[in-house]
Amino acid sequence: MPEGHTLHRVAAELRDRFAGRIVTSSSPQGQFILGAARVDAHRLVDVDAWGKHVLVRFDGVGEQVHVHLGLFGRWTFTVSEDVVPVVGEVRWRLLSESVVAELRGPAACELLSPREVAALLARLGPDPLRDDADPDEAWHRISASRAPLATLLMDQAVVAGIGNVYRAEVLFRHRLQPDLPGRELARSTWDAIWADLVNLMRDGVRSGQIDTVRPEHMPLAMGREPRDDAHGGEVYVYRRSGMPCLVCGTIVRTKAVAGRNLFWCPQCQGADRLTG
DNA sequence: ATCCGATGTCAAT
DNA sequence: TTGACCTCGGATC
Repeated sequence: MPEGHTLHRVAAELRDRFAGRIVTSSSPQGQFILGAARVDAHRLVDVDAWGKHVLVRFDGVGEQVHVHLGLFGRWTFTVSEDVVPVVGEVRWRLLSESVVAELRGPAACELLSPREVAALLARLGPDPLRDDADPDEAWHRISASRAPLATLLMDQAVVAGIGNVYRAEVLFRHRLQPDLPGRELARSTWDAIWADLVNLMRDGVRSGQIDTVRPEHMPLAMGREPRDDAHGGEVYVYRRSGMPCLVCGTIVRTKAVAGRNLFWCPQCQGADRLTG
């Protein structure tokens, strides 16, 4: 679930349902008792997503609530008519009239002072989902780095919001060797990658899933129809190790890069230097 | 009933 | 590079 598109979606839903309203705030699970109490009975002003981080502002409260889902966290929204099974522990619950938002399993749910918010934002690279993002900032880091693209793309200080799926898929879509050093990337290729990320991630916000296989790329020769993967939309390589590449039929490979499983097609993505 | 992996990140080594 | 942390659901016994 949680790459940048998920969090922008969450921010939009929180904004739509709660902005401008007085909310009841609590921490049933207990780990956010003080923070939840601090904003309880205040008016929720607005919600912002920056990469994978969500910040919630309240009227008359100097701090903002910072939420990061990590790998496991999730938000659920329910209205009073909904019948929803009780699952797990709720770190933070927001209630306004008939709407309830519940946060479970986040890596972070905390109050941040304005100074801390500024520090958080300062260490994030441009977010393809924000209109104010400047892809040049990412380019400066990439073009100065010997690190492999597959590592750079996962670095939130380079580009904020990319996760393991977008990383693998965007490398495939641009036929790039995952271990190509950043400094060897052509500027024109970076521009194309950025433009692609903007489109793919906006699409992800719209649909709520990551879907990177476009009809014009579907190889008719494979005789396959697009189908939903267990983890969401149709993808070229993510979690498809051992299966034939949708474009050329070569077996998709996997290897841990930057602590996560990277998936790539050794044929489509250039000379196979990533053999380890 | 139990195991294991997961669209994440940080600190410690 | 590894371990720790957050939690759930699907696979496996």
